[in-house]
This record gives sequence, C-alpha cells and structure tokens, in this order.
Amino acid sequence: MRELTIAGLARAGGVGVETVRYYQRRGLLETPERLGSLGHGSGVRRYGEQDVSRLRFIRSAQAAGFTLEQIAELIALDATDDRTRARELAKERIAALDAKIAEMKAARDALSRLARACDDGSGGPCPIITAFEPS
Amino acid sequence: MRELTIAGLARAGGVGVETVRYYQRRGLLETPERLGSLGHGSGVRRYGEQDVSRLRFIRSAQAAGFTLEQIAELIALDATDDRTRARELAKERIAALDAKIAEMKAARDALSRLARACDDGSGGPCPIITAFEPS
DNA sequence: ATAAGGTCTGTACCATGGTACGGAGTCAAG
DNA sequence: CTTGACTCCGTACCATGGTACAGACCTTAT
Repeated sequence: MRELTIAGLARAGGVGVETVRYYQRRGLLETPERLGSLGHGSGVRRYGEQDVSRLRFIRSAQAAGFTLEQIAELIALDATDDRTRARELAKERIAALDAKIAEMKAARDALSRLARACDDGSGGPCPIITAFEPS
Repeated sequence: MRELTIAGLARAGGVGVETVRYYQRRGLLETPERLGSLGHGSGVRRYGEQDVSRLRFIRSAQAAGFTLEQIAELIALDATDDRTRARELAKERIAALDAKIAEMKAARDALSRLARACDDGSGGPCPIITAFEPS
C-alpha cells in the first residue's frame, strides 16, 4: 500500500495528473506528506488503495450527477455516521436522476423519430425543429 | 404573429431575457429588425410563433445533451435538406444518450442500495464510498 | 555524478452556458 | 408630456470543472 505516485493514481482513476491535483485543491482527495527515501520530508507523495477507490468514487458520483461540492459532502459524510443526511442526499439525487432519465428517454425517442423521418427512403419531410415538439 | 417583445419570448420559452440575447449572440435565435410604431426603424424587436418554437427546440435539444454549437448546426440543417447529416447527428446522439442513460441507471441503483443500507432500521454500516464500487 | 523524467507549487488560462449591469433609447398609461 | 417600465448594446463577470504552464526540486537509471 501507498506505493503509487501521483501519475499512478491518476492512471488508476482514469484521469490526468492535473485533475488529481485539482481534486486535492477542492478537498476531494488527500494530499499526504511528501516522504523522501530517507525520511527527510521533502520527497514525493505516495498514494494507496484508499486513494484509488476515493478517486473512482468521485468519478462514479459525477456520473450520478453530483457536483464536486456535493461529492465533497458525501466524502465528509462517509467519515461520520450521519445516516439521515446520507439517505437524504441519496434520495434527492435518485429523484433528480429519475427525472433526468425520463427527460433523456423522451429526447431519445424524439431523435429516434427524427432519424426515421429523415431516412432517405421516405420522401417525406425531415423537420428537425418540430421533431422535438410535444408529440 | 410577431406580437411578443423579448420578455414575452423569454417567458414563453421559460428562460430569462439575457438568455434570449445570449442565444441571439450565439446565432441560435434571429434578431429581427427593430420596428418603431411609425416604421422609423429604431423601435423594438418583435417575435412570433416561429421564435417561440425555436427557443423551445433549443431547450429540448439541450435536454438531449446537444451543445449550443451542435444545436446551431441542427438549426442550420433544418433549413437545408441534408437528411444524411441529420440522421448522422441523430444517431450519434442516440448512442451517446443510451450510454448516458445506462450510466445514470447504474448510478441510480447504487444510490438506491446506499439509501437502503443507510436506513435507520438496519444496524449495518452506511458506507457511501463503497456503495459505488462495482457490485 | 549526471541526465532524463516525474513531482511540486503557484498561477494562469480555457470552454461552456449563462447572468449582470450601466447608460441610452423607446413605449405606453395616465 | 411626463414617468415608469421595458429594450438595446456593449462589456464585464460568474460558476463549474478542468487543463497548462514555468521553474524549482526530487528520484532513478546509467
């Protein structure tokens, strides 16, 4: 454990080094002490499994639509045991996610209709703008 | 037709006046001539049904994940009859949408698991970060 | 022991999608 | 014919989530 340099951590999380540093600045990832090979405290930072899983969590939570600020709260929350708040945030996000998913499905269907209408075979119109009008 | 002022158009589209102007600057909405009550060309711009439906289209397309730049292309495309390109864009976006929807469903399920785990009833743990790990 | 390549810090810059504001002009009601 | 609300225009500013240096330092292989 604690064997990765920042580049390794970034690779493991599928992000760039600068992004890791950015998350550190935002308080989403820790910035461990710089450890020299002889303990003189001015070496390089090392990261381990904890950090990798935290980084992956950040990416997943982003995919779930949480902002970085909310993710910071989730991480803080993970350390405490405030189940009530955790559930609250989860439920809020589930509702938002459900709404967004429905919206995207509707958009998907509109696009699907559009693609079919604009098939070269049919001689009909291919009206992009009206394709999104409430059908 | 062509009876709305910019505030009316904005209201009809559910956006702010500044947003309408922004879309005009981006070339997504037209900026008609300023018409004075006596035709002296220095009055106020008026907007009609076309503009409203265009504005609504912009919002829907945004919900579908198109960027404003892509939306500009869609609008331009709507005027031409390039069915091939229209289909292409639609299909691209459908694929992206499908991927995103799947991702969001996965996130939703992770959150759902989390909310259940953090139910006050269960005495178990309420581990936010690990809730997102590939189950 | 030196050179190459990664790290660290600070700061600057970027794209996207707005939002705000000052100052001048215009319109509509009283 | 004034007053208040709205419009127009230009420009500045904002939040979010990064991305990109430069210059100094550290580590590692040769």
